[in-house]
Amino acid sequence: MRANEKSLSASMEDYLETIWLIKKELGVVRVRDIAKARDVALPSVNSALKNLIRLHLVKHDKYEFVELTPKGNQAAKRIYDRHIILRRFLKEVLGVDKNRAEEDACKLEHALSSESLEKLTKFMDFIRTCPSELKFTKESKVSSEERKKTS
Amino acid sequence: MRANEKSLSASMEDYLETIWLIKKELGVVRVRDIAKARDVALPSVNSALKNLIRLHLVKHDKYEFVELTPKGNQAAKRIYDRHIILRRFLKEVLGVDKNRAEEDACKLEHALSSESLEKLTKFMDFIRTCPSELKFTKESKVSSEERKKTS
DNA sequence: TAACATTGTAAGGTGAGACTAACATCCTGG
DNA sequence: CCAGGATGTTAGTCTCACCTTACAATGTTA
Repeated sequence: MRANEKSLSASMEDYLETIWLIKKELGVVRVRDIAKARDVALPSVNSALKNLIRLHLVKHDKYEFVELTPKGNQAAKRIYDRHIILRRFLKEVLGVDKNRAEEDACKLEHALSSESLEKLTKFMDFIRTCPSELKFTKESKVSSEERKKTS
Repeated sequence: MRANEKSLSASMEDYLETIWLIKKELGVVRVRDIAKARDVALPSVNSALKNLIRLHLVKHDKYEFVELTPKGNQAAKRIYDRHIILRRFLKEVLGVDKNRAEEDACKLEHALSSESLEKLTKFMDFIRTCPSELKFTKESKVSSEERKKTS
């Protein structure tokens, strides 16, 4: 049952997540919005949708808005939560630059097992409850002074 | 110059890392060893090698041992170091199971920017210098009692 | 030294996920 | 209503990273 979700490729996970975000922000989801958000050509979205439809994760009638099924919605939300935790970890604990944290979270979110995610989530809760001892982020930010651009 | 390295696919990074490990463990590297280590067919290794040769990362004459070039050696080492840090983080900080940590590190190592890696490395040093406050790993292990299998 | 197993290579195919070019539909202004 | 731009779809191609099948080289041993 739950195996369906595990078999989602990184690309398909990204599409799901994107659709979820657009739905949240704009209320409706058009093919063009997905293409723009993911910076791919329109036909790429089309074939991705075929995939997701086959997996019963989205609904889409020709020339209509894209909709997430309840199952798709749940899967997308889970991926997004994962993204948020990772981004927070990178930013708040490691002190990684905002944009870089966003970028890395995008890639990492597909590579982390749910066990590790669970542990990371607990770790983030732990950090929140006793932040006083964690001066690390500050130290890290100091070190960023001597960072040089990768031209 | 440094762009070469960035453009390596996850797959090619894995091959490089594998070659490096075999070299370290066995002294010499045969096509068959690589195939076995990565659990792929022999011809897959062959075409991967063509790629890496084109990128001047390995040397390989027909029917001979595979060798890393200095550049390839450096790249491989860097990937492996990244692997080690991630595995340590997962195991020592998050308290993730040994095997799972190994598995996740394999995937994550391709997704982390060098900035984030650098920060993570510093974080791990930080942890090492003041481990007394970090009881998290223990707590996490306690919480694993109530973990349920995803059947 | 000839037969055989082991190891390596070549040729060609598959599926995912992207692309372009061309066509279809929708919508809005004149 | 119909012309044209915006949007969506189809068809076909490309690359990557894998595969299988078949062939080639190597090297041991009878």
